[in-house]
Amino acid sequence: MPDARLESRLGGLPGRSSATETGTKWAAISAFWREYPHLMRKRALDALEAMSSARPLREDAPARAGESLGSARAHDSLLADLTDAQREAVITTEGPLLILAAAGSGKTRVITRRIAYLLAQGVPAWQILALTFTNKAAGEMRQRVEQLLGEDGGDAGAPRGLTISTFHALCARLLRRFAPLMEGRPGWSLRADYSIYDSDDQQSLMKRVISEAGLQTSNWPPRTILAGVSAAKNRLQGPSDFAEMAKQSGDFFARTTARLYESYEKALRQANAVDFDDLMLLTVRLLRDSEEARRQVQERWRYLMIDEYQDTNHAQFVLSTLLSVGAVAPDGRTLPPNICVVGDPDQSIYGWRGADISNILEFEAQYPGTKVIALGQNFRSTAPILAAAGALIRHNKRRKHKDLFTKRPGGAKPHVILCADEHHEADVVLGWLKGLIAAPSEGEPPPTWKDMAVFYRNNFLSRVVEDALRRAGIPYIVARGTAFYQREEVKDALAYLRLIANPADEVSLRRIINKPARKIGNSTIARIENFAAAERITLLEAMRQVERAPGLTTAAGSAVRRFLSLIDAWTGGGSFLGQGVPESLADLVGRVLAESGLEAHYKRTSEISPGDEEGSDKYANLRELVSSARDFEEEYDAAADPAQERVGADAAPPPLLAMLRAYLESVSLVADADTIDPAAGAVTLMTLHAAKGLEFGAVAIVGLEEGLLPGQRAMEAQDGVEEERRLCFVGITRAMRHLLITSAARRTSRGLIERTIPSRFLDELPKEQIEVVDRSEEFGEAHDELEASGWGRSAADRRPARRASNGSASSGGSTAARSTGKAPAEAPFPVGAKVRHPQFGVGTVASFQGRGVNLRAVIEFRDVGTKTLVLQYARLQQVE
DNA sequence: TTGCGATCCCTTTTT
DNA sequence: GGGATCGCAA
Repeated sequence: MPDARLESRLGGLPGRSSATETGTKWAAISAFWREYPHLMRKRALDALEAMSSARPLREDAPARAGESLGSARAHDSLLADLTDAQREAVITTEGPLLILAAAGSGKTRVITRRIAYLLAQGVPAWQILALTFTNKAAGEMRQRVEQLLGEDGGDAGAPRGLTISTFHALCARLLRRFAPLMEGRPGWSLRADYSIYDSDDQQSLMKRVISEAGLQTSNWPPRTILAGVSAAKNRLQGPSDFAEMAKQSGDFFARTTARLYESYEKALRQANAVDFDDLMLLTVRLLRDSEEARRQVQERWRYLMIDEYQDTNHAQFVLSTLLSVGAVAPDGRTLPPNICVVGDPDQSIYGWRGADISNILEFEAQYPGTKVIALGQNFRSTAPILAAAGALIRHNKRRKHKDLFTKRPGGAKPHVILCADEHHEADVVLGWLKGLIAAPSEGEPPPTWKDMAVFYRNNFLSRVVEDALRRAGIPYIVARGTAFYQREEVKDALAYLRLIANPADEVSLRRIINKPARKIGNSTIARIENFAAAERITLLEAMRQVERAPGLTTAAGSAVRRFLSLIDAWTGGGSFLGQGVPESLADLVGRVLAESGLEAHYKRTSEISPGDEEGSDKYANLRELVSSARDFEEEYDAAADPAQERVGADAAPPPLLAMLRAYLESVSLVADADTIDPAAGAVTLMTLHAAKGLEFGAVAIVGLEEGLLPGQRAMEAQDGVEEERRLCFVGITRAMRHLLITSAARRTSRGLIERTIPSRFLDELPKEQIEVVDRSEEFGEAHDELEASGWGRSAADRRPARRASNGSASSGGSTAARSTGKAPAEAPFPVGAKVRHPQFGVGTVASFQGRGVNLRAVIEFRDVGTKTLVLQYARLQQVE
């Protein structure tokens, strides 16, 4: 420990954040404790006292910080190459611990060492629970722990019983295991064979719910409703709580959402399915309501660690309180829980998804006696890059101030290049990447493609960059949208499997009932549906009684029966026993693919359009699914399957069915981010969100423009810009040695060329630490010509005055999103004008909103009421 | 019932 | 520019 400099221990309580938010948070917490007094721990005073005695209160507790240092050789190697602060974080094993781990401060290293240290202290592996947000993070953590243990000459390989899992996977397991305990409770209808719906499934379900409620999906977009539902679930609000809230606010939209939430929930339960948010919400309910489940969970896990704590939402916060109950000391006192959270408020970028940054800002207040350790030394980036990141993030108001620092001198200045348009921008990025390869800096390892990444705010920005890279023959991978298990053909196959595992799963049934086409068309389905509704039976059950359904032709009836016999052949009529039933999972998957006709269907479509790479991939993907099932089968350990440890009275499911359920669960919880593979020999393209937790030698961030970064919607939300700034900060701090930031003066969006305003974040970078080059005039002529040739409107119409392009004014200027009583200059007609819409008829223009291509008119139609229309699309005609 | 083409509407970020 | 939906023809 050569460096005596202490960077740890931010003393005292965090600066007060907004008083109201703190207030509601506390109200929620105290209401929670009031409701569940049996969970009540000895509160602040007791806890503080216990902490201040600063020695183990339990016989078997590991020694506290410092006392046993150096006593065991294993510890030396675990602690050797750590800073003082890092070491402190590793050896503080007891009580609540908050580790503020700045970007690049060796967070993962600390967590994995801490787990290894706990094990070395003799803590049984099964008492340790580490939670992450992605499978990838969990996998890496496990791997690195195994590595550490291997090096130490201990038993190599995974310590049995150590739980490192994502929140979602943990909840899925707990629900599957403990669902039988909840059977028969009012309002609980989930069985252990439930399906997990991803966002596609959610949407198709919500679509149906909306139309069954007699509403138009055009007026009530499923996405928007689902966002409201998701937010409610993240706050642990059920349909009735939400309805109550909506009633009080008197908001029509909220009231309708509440109604749809209730029906959606009913439909989910009918399908014996849960969505992602339910996993958390229902687990909280389970642990609150079932004493038995709670006892088992709390007796097992004694050391809880949570990674990326700044991204937890309210449900996850409550879940963590339920999982982390302090042990009882020999003298009968309750000890503070051993909960260790790691995070960085400056990297909180999931507020829009319900992440509650106050969970980390107020951790100390929530857990009295918390020890706080700040890791501020950065081991990743060069000084100029850190300076840029630090200068940017200092513009955030709501923030615990802390500066990143590095001990390594030198490094190239980050480049900022202003480009003419997005094609120019892509060329600039391309040239920069090539330049790094061609002329590597001295004293650095020569960079390769895999050390480089391009980040952007929105997925659609990747296209132009992709095109440029492809043309230049540079290998690249896009970490994007469609993970393997989300692809159309794979989801089709999984839908068959899910139907087998959970016959109530209507979303899956509807997906594949006529795919590939087997003459069960919409009218047939509608008739069966009516029959099912009348008889109050599931869709599948209605199909089984198809001869009783009215109005069906014999041809339709036999098509339905053929479908059913297909399913029954795979499952042995549901028993999974007897002749002809597949013996292995891979066997089952293979037969489903072949006999359903899916395989032939996709093989055929790939032969029809052989030029289509996507098409021919689909068949290969289906084959790939079979081998994924085989892999799963080999690794599957029935004894370790939580669903196999029966806690209720039910008989165990047939082994194949149990394995199938476990398989489906595992594939449902795979996310896009998990597929990112920095080891591939290619430039990585990804969103800024996906970049969190990664690092690259060289990073380019494109599209630094108002409306893009910060994004339009974020700018309208409260504290939205601060989150966007953090997002930008995350991007910058991924870069180890080289950083390029670009913006384009013009950008084509929705087929229209638009002038842009450089992002305010560019102004916030430290001028003397970066190199700015303005190349936005290059190629200007060519594009002006193009621009002038296109559209019916005059050039002036399409050019909203560019506000102080370089400027100081960018912060104060009012963005024109608000509705105005006056018509903007580019509006084709004045307020009060009479217009005709092809569909809505005649109306009067009340006001305008937005500008440029987003210029919208609020029009009071004579017949259909008030509508807000985007002028560019509305095809309005002025009438005299 | 199926499949294709015209047409409408729109663009965050993801477990 | 593109994805989803709808209507129409076979």
